[in-house]
Amino acid sequence: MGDYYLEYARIFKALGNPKRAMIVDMLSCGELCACMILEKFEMSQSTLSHHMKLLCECGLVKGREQGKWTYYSLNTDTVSKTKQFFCDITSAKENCICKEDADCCKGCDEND
Amino acid sequence: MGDYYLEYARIFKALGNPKRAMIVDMLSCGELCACMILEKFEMSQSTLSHHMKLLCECGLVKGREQGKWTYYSLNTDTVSKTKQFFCDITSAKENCICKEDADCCKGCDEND
DNA sequence: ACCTCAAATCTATAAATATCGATATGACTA
DNA sequence: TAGTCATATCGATATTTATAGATTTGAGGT
Repeated sequence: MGDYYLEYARIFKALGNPKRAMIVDMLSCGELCACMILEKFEMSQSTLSHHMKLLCECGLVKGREQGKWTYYSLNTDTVSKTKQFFCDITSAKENCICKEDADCCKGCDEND
Repeated sequence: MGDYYLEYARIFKALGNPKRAMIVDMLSCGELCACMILEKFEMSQSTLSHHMKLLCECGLVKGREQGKWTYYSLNTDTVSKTKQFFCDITSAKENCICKEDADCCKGCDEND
């Protein structure tokens, strides 16, 4: 399958938790201190740290350490790339698998 | 937290598996019979059925039954809506949480 | 009616994930 | 340098997910 889908899947998996999706949305207009994010959730500090780690590992979020605090912000390159996934799946492709014939049900298309 | 992020998270969770992300991509230029999809993966029929159920339940994919076969296709409304999530997080918002002050680290911003 | 076959559902299990308390790390501060 | 505080990591546990084999369902064909 290659790494192509794995890379996207990692990003989507990170967004596949409502709290993490909300965190990403919170970061949409600028960077935030971890403590600011923590204030908005009923969540332990260690749990937040775990979520932020996942968001950073998939490339969606960047962490910037400054003294005692860590500031998080979106990685706009990754956001753009991920948005592109949805553009790609709404446009027809060359060599698409849908143009092949399945062995299992030859003539499926003619049944309509 | 409301259902807003939960709804998106369900979609992202569905895409958060490389095989499901690939299936969605396969459906990008038209509908496919389940057997056609199955041919492309090393996966049991029951596992594929499980994946398709998740993709349908979150609204990304529609199933159309015709005789013995089931044809799957993308739900373009959901795809568009999800793409919008990425547009939203790349534009500043009114009343954004980033404009509030955190109690925990007053004066964070002035440290730069 | 019976058989065949595609797909869904059921059951079980191994792997992954979410969560938290406790502890460690590392930066500032008195 | 001892203490405080923000964050990360560790260890444990409950929940969720991926997967496959077995069974069921339902539509066509003979």
